[in-house]
Amino acid sequence: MITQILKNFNSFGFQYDLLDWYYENKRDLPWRQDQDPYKVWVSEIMLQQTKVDTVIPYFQKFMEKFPTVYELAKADEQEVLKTWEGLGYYSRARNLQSAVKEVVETYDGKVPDNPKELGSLKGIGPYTKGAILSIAYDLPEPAVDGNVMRVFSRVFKIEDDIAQLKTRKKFEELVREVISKEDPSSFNQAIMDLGATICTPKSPACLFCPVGEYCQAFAEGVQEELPIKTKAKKQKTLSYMVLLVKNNKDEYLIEKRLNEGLLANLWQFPMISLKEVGLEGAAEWVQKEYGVSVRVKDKIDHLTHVFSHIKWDLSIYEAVTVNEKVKDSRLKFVSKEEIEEFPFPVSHQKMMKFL
DNA sequence: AATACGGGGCG
DNA sequence: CGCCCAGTATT
Repeated sequence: MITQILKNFNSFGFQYDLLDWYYENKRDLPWRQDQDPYKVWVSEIMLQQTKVDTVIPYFQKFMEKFPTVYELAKADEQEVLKTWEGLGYYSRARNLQSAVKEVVETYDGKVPDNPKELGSLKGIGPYTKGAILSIAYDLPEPAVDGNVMRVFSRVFKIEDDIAQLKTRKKFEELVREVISKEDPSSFNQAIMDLGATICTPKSPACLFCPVGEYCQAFAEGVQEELPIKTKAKKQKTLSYMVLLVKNNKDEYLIEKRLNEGLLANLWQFPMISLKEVGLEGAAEWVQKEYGVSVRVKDKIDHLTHVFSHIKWDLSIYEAVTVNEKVKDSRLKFVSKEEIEEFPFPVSHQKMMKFL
């Protein structure tokens, strides 16, 4: 299988030309200042499904607030989420803190340098495990992400569907064979830089590619057709009414979301599912659900928000309290200024201009 | 093997 | 509007 793919492939030449290019052209990124395993770890978690440019300011702020595993381990989860606010995939933040606590308690604050212990930490999957072991600890471990699969699917003209789990394993096998044993850290990062700047999804710059001469797809002119990836199905739409409830002290009603599932433990303005309740029953439902009597006023705005798997259709309404006895501990009345302290999803940040 | 889980940028 | 991005956990 793998041996067939590697037949006639010049691994040493490939490594040499790739690394030679990388040493001259590597991007100057905040998490590349040193090999601190904690920094590598945080950056890798943030970079999951997220562009470098998006991550940079978050990484800076995160490191100022939580410079080592010890600060993060003892931090308040809400503060961690606040630092993560807007970055998305919030379970990454919660899992990271949970794992860091384990590192402090079980490994005396030292990030494990072996696959078994590292891979057992929450939020560290096959990719992140390999990334930390190679980048921070110079071990020749594969770190196969979207970039790596794109680059190598083109280099070896591999036509397997990269959306399949087993395809990633195939690429891991492949990388184990071709990775530089002298500088696996640079090798893995070089592939990622190559994928981000030259071997891009659309219109790859093959004429500038340092390893173009090794690329089978380029040789046959089919680089644009690879990698093969089955497309995701389209999102379902969920419609909600969102209430901006103000009391007579000019405070607004906010609610903490459940500790699991979508946007877990973030805060929001009360949302009412229009599928289950309907526009007319809203006030009654709020009374029953939250124990707060409200009078719904005018509709202010309408917006949609797209997630990876669903789409929210939100109708924003102004509302006032008639009787504000809050019995539910998930609920709070807070001033416009106090709202800043709570982590909110982007969809609800968009509504704050109406407060 | 399929699905849940964010948000932004680009053509 | 669909696609892509330094993926992981759960079912």
